[in-house]
Amino acid sequence: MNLSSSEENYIKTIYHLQAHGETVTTNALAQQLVAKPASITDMLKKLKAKKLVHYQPYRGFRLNNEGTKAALGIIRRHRLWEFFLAEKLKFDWDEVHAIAEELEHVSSRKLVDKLDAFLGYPKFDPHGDPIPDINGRMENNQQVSLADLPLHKVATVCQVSNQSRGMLELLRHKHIAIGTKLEVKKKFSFDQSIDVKIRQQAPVNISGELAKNIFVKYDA
Amino acid sequence: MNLSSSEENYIKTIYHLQAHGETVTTNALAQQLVAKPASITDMLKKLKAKKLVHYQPYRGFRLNNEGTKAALGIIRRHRLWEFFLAEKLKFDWDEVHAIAEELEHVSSRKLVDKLDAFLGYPKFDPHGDPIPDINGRMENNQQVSLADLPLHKVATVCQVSNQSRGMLELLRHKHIAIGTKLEVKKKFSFDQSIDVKIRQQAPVNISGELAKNIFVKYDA
DNA sequence: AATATTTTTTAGGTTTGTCTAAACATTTAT
DNA sequence: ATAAATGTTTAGACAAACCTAAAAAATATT
Repeated sequence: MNLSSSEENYIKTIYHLQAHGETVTTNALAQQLVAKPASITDMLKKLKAKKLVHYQPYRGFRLNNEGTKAALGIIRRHRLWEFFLAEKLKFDWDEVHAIAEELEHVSSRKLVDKLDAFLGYPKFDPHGDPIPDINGRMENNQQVSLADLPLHKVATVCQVSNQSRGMLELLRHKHIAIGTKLEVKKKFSFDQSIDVKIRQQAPVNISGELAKNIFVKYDA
Repeated sequence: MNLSSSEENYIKTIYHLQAHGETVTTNALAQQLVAKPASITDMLKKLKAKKLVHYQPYRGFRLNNEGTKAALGIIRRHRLWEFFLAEKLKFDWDEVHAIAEELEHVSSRKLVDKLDAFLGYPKFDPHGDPIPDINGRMENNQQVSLADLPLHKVATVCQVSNQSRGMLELLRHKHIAIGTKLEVKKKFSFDQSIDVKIRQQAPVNISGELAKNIFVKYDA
């Protein structure tokens, strides 16, 4: 199936909007794509004709199997390029999204697969989102060291790799335990220490040494 | 100046067609772009309005300063991506062009410059064509070993790096001298030997050992 | 120089993806 | 249960980039 950039953007956006199971509405998609509802209706007719969405007028829509497969292909390209930009070209993690928006529409299958191999088959992009593999499969959440948790991603502590008295004491003192939800608010490159928000409290500073030994999972 | 992919293709193609100084004709451009002459006229009016070409109806056209600058930017992107595809992703040299045609239209200036740095500021693409630098400057031709001359590129012998009796005898026997124009017709990976066409004659086989010691310059 | 041929342009049409304004469905509130 | 509000679709228009067919200009031929 050969899709225009515009069609790809619709499909990708529908995929994200329906992530939690509901059907997507015309207005929601219009808002997300910064377009008028009338344009959404037009495009949905086209996508329905191409058998990529299930769509009943006035009743909302969702991707069918084909559509989901297409969406995963687009997301795969997007996230592989993001990884490339951050890892190889040294872009900051917050700059990669906009450029990947353009690169994702270059559709050579062979290009994407060779890029994947070149990058070493990464499983997660720089924002911590999972990268679909060649068959569209991806992990649903990742366990990373708190030191590698991107800014503003909510995650849950799931493991500590050092069980020394000192470490556990420190954790207790900072009110961190398995199951604690947290979010990195700031990273200080000078000493790798980070400011972490835990529940509603004011951010707590954690040394790089400690962060490396705390493992978290991204929230669903 | 923000250009559409289509406008970029026109500008790039005009640049190549006018490489030897003449003005370009509607028909020539139509043939090159596989489009109808009427479409060319339409687009040229747009490019004239954007002050990228000098164009008089019925009189042909050429890029002005602005247009040339734009063309060099596009060619820079194209050739850097070609280099990336061949060098990093291990594409064959004959596959890179088609994919670079798509990638070249991703226009982030920062992306191109970071890609350039990542690749080590290469001066020539896998076809031996020079890559414009960040200011649009490029070398005009490259001296390479005949062993590295891509297939079907016409080049002129400019140097031999080994002046032994045996080598010169061999060259004379094969009618090769400084200034001889030649073209590689076939490469045999088994022994690195190559078939070379010299003038109108049937191809001559040259050993890898000999080819390494013959240096050529791409023809303008 | 006049005519034939070729090249280029103009005029009007098509498709894709967008828009506005009006009509129609659905949901919410009285 | 009906009216008001909200959400969605239809109808018609527009710009970009192409097309075909016809007209106009330039070039070539006799």
